[in-house]
Amino acid sequence: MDTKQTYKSCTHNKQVNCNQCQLNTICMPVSIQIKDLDKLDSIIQRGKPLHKGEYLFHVNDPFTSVYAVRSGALKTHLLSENGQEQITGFYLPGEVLGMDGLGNGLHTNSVQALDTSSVCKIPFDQLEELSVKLPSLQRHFMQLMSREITQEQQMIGLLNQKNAESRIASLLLSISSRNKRRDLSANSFLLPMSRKDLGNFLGITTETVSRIFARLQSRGLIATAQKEVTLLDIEGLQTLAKT
Amino acid sequence: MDTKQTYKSCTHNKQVNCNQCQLNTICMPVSIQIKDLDKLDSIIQRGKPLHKGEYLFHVNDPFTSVYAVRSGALKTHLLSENGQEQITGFYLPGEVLGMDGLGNGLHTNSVQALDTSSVCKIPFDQLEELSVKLPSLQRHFMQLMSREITQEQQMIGLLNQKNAESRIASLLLSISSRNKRRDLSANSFLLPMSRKDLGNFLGITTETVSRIFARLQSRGLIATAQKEVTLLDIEGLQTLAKT
DNA sequence: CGATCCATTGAAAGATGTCAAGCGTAGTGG
DNA sequence: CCACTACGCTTGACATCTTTCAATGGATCG
Repeated sequence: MDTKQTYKSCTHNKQVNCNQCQLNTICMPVSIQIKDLDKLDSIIQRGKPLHKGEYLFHVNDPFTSVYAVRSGALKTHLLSENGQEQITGFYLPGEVLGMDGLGNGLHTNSVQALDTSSVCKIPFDQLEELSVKLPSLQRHFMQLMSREITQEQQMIGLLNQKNAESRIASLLLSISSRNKRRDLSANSFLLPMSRKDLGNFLGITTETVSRIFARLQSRGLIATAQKEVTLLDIEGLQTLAKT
Repeated sequence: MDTKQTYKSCTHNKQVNCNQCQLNTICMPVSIQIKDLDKLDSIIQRGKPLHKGEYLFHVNDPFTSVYAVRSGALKTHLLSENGQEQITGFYLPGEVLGMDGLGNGLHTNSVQALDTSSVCKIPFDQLEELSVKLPSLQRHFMQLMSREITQEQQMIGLLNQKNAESRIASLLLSISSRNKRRDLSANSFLLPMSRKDLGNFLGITTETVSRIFARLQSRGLIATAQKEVTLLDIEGLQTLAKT
């Protein structure tokens, strides 16, 4: 059984616990001992999967929990002042979201499934309690938040300094490396989001996204077939991404 | 003695502790009791002021502490992949920075004084220790990080959806409201950063910054004299900021 | 099978960037 | 104290990129 298979079976088994989950080295710290992982496991709630388009929570919902993505993909988005939707992130399996609500007790984002997705719900008050007993858990959780900050700062850099072409290249490489981390193919994958979402996130219009995809394809850097993308020249893309 | 004066005297007195600090309701939670504030105070280190251009820490420096700005102003910046400086934030008195290093133990930003500035250094290991005894402190610290995430998401929205004019308007209003929080004038203030830094942060060139300032001035929305900015029509600016 | 949404492509317009020159200000050293 | 220099800021003309508007084709889902 290859890792992909293992992962797939994990997807549909709601009962799998943290110890057995293929993703635990991503979403939870290596530093947590197995017996501690059991404790963590005991507070985690696993609900039924979200269907495409369904919401995990909405802006201004009271913050109660953080969530680890188990399968599928989700987008977080908020309404900016002018009433436009602004996508703030895409979340793939093993990644943790929901920390936005901790600031003032209300979520600042809405979270919507891009595809059928399942998540582990981790009630924050219990996590906090457990953190007192497990200092490494507290540290890990803060590290997750810190990395989120760093990621978003890099996003700001991307938006400020890169043209549309290198934004797309960067995003494709980001998805690629996140897939690799999960032992999936780094070269060929399904983009979970629409061109529109992609453009919204990267700050360019759908039309431009489309044109860039066509351009990259004509140059032999990628191949596309609807949602499927194959990276044909990763080095070339990396060069592009560095504008 | 007006608040501005009080604040100014605070600036030059290195000995002032958290209890006496005019900024403690900003950088520290209201929820911390006075006696607890004493404990926090005891771990805080106060160094000599940084001069303009000096660094508080550099990218890849080991993470040891977080810092509360006491006076002056600082910018955080990182080198993006293409080797360009990217400013990721401006920090004014009462604001806390340095959480970027928590993720993997190394700072992902450099921090540089925009003007003579003093900061309180809060060693993180001691803060963590203290957090175990003071759950409200731990919670507050996570809230600071969460708000940082939210702020940066809003920044992403700004960069994605707003033109140069409303970016500038948004930044001016942001500085204004942060001044107000410190009981300084919300209408008239000195911009601590250069046009170049401002443009770098907002993702526009110095020339465009200059042109927009001229345009806003000709429309009677602001008045400028070098670093000094007066907001003449805050409502007008707010309308602009909403694209 | 139709309806709807999503994606693609073209042509024109608009915004910002680039290049270049000139001006003001602040700081330096005589 | 003044003059000089360096740097930051401003302004103009032009180039470039992306958006906007519009039309068409294709996929998906009831």
